[in-house]
Amino acid sequence: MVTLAKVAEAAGVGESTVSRVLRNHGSFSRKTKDRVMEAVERLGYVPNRIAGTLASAGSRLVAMVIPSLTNIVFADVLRGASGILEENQHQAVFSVTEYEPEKEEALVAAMLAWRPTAVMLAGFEHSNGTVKMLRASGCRVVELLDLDGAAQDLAVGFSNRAAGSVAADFLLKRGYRKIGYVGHDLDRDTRAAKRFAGFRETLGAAGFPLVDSEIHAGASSVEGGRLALERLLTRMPGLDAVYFSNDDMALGGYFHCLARGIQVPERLALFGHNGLDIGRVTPQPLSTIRTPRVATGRVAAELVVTDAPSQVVDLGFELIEGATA
Amino acid sequence: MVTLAKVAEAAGVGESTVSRVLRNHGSFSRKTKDRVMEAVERLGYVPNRIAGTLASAGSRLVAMVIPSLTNIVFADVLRGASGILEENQHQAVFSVTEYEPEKEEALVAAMLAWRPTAVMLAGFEHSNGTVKMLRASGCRVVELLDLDGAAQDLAVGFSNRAAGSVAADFLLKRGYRKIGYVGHDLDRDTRAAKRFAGFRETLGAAGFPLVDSEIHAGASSVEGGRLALERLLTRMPGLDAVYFSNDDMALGGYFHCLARGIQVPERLALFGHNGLDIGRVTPQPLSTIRTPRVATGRVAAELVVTDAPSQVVDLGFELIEGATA
DNA sequence: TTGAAAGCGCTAACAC
DNA sequence: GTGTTAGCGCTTTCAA
Repeated sequence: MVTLAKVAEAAGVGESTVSRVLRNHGSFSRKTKDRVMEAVERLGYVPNRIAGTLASAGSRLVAMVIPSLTNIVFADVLRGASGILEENQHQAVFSVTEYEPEKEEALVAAMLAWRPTAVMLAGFEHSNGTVKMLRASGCRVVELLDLDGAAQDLAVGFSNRAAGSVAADFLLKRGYRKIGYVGHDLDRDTRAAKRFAGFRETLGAAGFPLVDSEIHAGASSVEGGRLALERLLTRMPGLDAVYFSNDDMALGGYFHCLARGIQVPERLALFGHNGLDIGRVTPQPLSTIRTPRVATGRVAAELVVTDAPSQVVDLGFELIEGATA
Repeated sequence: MVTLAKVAEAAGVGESTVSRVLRNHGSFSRKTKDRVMEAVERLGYVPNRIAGTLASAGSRLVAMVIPSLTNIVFADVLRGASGILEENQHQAVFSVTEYEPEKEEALVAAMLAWRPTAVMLAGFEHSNGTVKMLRASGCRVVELLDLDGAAQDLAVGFSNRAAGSVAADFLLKRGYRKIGYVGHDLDRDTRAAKRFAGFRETLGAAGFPLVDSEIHAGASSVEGGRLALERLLTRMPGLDAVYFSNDDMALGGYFHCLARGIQVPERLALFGHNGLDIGRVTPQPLSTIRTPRVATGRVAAELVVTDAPSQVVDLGFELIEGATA
């Protein structure tokens, strides 16, 4: 294995000189630089960041602890973040919690062992152990995709409660009155639960309380949405609109309607959440709310690499009228 | 910052004893263990893996250099791999190449600086620089989702050429004769190019050469599939079947047919690739080939953690008849 | 502009 | 069963 010492020897200079040249920091002559770079090339030297990190300060590692990779939402956040991180010589390290707080705690502990510059997490709901460790570690903490709660340090996202409320307003304004909900495992996905709470509250306040709801046991999926809508309609055929916990679920509902010849939105209106691209090109574009997923990752990464002061960044969201409601 | 030395002092034992207890390696008395663990708890000590890695051998870091996160395929591979890696106390580190070989080379260099146990890459096509670095690094290399080419060390996946050929056979057996192709940027996605090659060859050999093809400029997407199929049909309205570069594209094509009232499969048959879940719950299930994405990640991770000898693992694929062809 | 040397926090021999 | 010590490969003073 080629080390910095070997490069120094090959170039006939001291180790610290090689280090300075490689990091382009401190002073060295043009001639020295050429000699060093030539040796680096010739030996195929790759700096060892493990050693570098230990010797200096920051690891330039950013830990991303996300609930799921199946859900495109988090893949989008990762994508946004990793782009910015790479541009700034940082490295993303990630792990997946499957929406389990205990697993999150274990994973945060494992990540902290790498002394990351920052840890990014989904939302504000974490175990006491997780919060304690994070605080003790002294590294930056970024909580993503939620604004309804108290941030530990940095937070980037939008209000899920508000999104649910806006969805309700929209359906009401369109004249729908007998409104149902199709969701997935809310104990785990607390952000979906917050949307549902905002939705329900707004409906109630308008005097048209939620008629019925059906929860798909397990993670959100297109199939889950299709099956759950079918069950809901069997029980409550008179509904005129359904709000889904997200676009995956809504798409499943839409497929169910297409398959059964249920006229959308005349017989039944459908409303999703997230504004996924696929919802733009279905025969009828999905009525939904576009969330700033990639931007959330990007902004979070920017805050981290610039070492910004603690703050909460509201990226908002955007109603997409679509044609299904 | 709490270090192992401080824990040792607090527990009134030597550093190596703490290290032994924490790694549960070597011998120590029950009493000592309790004293150490108590101190660890009390001080909230989190081991520093940076230092640990430098002092010992392996980093237990696995670098995953993937083309895209938008494409669910790679998210699935990541998911499969990260599960196994976590179970075995390894950490996944990833970066995204956007299908650009130069970017891949830069990212591999960056990853190598972390002295990973293994580097996982998509497919066999890499720049000379990438191959050279990888070879020089001495770490394990796993090439994923491709079998049509020469492996550097480990390879896990299936034959894309064979998948294309099987798709062609299926369409021919169903009696389709005027067959077209809708794909995306083939220069970059070499695996899609291999499928297309296998498809085309098999059609030609059967005496029914490909009638026409339409390439969507850019990455694969549902929208791309929809637009490209529209263009293809405008130019060549007599086609009776279309093979798509993957399910995303095929789904777009299916949506186009639904929107235009084109009878599927009577007027036009559609065939995809990947066997995504969403294709199982569309009004008509998509005819496609299911690929072992999660399994690919899982097997790759297992080979790495067990330090298996160089080998090529063919996980195969499975034809799904569906109802669109 | 450059080199020598002291760590960074841990692991692994080796001695006791 | 336990402590001492010499590194791992860098970065960073501090002199020269």
